[in-house]
Amino acid sequence: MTESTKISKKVIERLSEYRTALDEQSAGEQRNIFSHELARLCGVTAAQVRRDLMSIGFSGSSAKGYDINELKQTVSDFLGFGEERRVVLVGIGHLGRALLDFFVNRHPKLVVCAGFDVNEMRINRVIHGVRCYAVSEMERVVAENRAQVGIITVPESAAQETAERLVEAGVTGVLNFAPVQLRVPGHVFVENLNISTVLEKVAYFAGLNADRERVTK
Amino acid sequence: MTESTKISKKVIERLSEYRTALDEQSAGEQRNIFSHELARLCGVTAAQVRRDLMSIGFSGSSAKGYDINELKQTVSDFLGFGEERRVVLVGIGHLGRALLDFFVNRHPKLVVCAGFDVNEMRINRVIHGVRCYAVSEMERVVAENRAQVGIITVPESAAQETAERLVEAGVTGVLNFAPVQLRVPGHVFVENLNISTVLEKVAYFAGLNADRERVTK
DNA sequence: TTAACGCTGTGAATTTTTTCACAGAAGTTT
DNA sequence: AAACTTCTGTGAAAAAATTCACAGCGTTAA
Repeated sequence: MTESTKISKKVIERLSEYRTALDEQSAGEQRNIFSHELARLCGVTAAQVRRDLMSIGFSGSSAKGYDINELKQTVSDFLGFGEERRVVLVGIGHLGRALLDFFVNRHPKLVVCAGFDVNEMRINRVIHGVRCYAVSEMERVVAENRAQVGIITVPESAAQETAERLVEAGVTGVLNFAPVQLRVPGHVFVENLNISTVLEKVAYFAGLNADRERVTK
Repeated sequence: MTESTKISKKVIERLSEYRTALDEQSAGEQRNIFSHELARLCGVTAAQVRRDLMSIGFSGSSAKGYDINELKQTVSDFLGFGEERRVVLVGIGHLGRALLDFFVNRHPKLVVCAGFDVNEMRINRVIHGVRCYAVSEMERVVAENRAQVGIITVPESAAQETAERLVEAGVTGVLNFAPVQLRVPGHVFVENLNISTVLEKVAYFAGLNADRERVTK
């Protein structure tokens, strides 16, 4: 960590997508990939791929493009997959369970190590392979597991308190599905993912497109 | 639709968030809101709020700020909530069901009108209030409902075909949870929401923050 | 009536992100 | 071994997004 010109959220997102795309490709026989090929796989431009890889100091060859394995390794290392990251999930409703199902054994380096809920029915059980606890045990379990990341899928009214307790217990990154703006200390990264907002956006542009179709037809 | 200087995705997202925030507030007695108040609720700057509202031609008063009801109405209209939008969901696995649960009766103007799956166990049932069909009926049901929006929660391998069939049936906006880049005609809006990518991003910044903490301590 | 206040609306400046465009590298063909 | 081709890496340009900063307005206070 000698000198790291800060990398933006957008670049991190795309790096993650490059890695995913390569993983999916990797069954193939191809050993190298050109910027425009990777770009097409991820729906971005070739220049963007080159610039992103440049920003993490990865180089290819002008004749063969990028070495796929090397690239996957470099991106993985950059994203911090050298060591396992521990994630906890608070709120084991439908969405929470879907996320558990989604992540468990899907990602080698992001392991969901515990779930929490207030509902008696959900605690002291193993759901999709993840042990679930009462929220009252949050501080202890999070700290014991040294979890850095928390996923919040509790109702809106409980989100702020949940965030505070997670942070108190040592979490430095939160993925928040509740439609509230969490107030957290400056050293904590929060990403809000409001599914309603996303769907409203899609609906908006779907509407525009439908209108345009109707007009041009 | 006389002259609409195109509004960006980002602005649409924020407008949606403003509306959500106001809905949550609206139980309160407050009739007006200042840009800095709304900004704080949504985690953006006051100037940003003002600029966004300017871009849809909404005006407030310098002394009282924005009229909450008027603003909600204007944003809703702008986002196209004048009439109900119909949404279908393809892939009724854990995530699909969670989304059904999430949307049904939550959003007055975005109504999920049908679900589709290949699994016999899931078809011809009503799940979270939504009727589920075999994918073979997709074209018919989508067209009959005039659904404009499709949510794809099928496995990656089926995503492209699903998208094509949705588009064929008349969908002009797709929310895609599968980690593939869908190829669709230009008049179709696609939003990819790769939950792994989002979590990897959070983990990355959580890691940075944790490191920083460790250093400064 | 006048002064003072705190806000909006918005040009202009700034910052961030993306794209352009091309020199130079590495291979291939003739 | 020279001419071609097609790529990468990257300054520089362009475009997009955000923030600054302030004139001017409506309100309240004196």
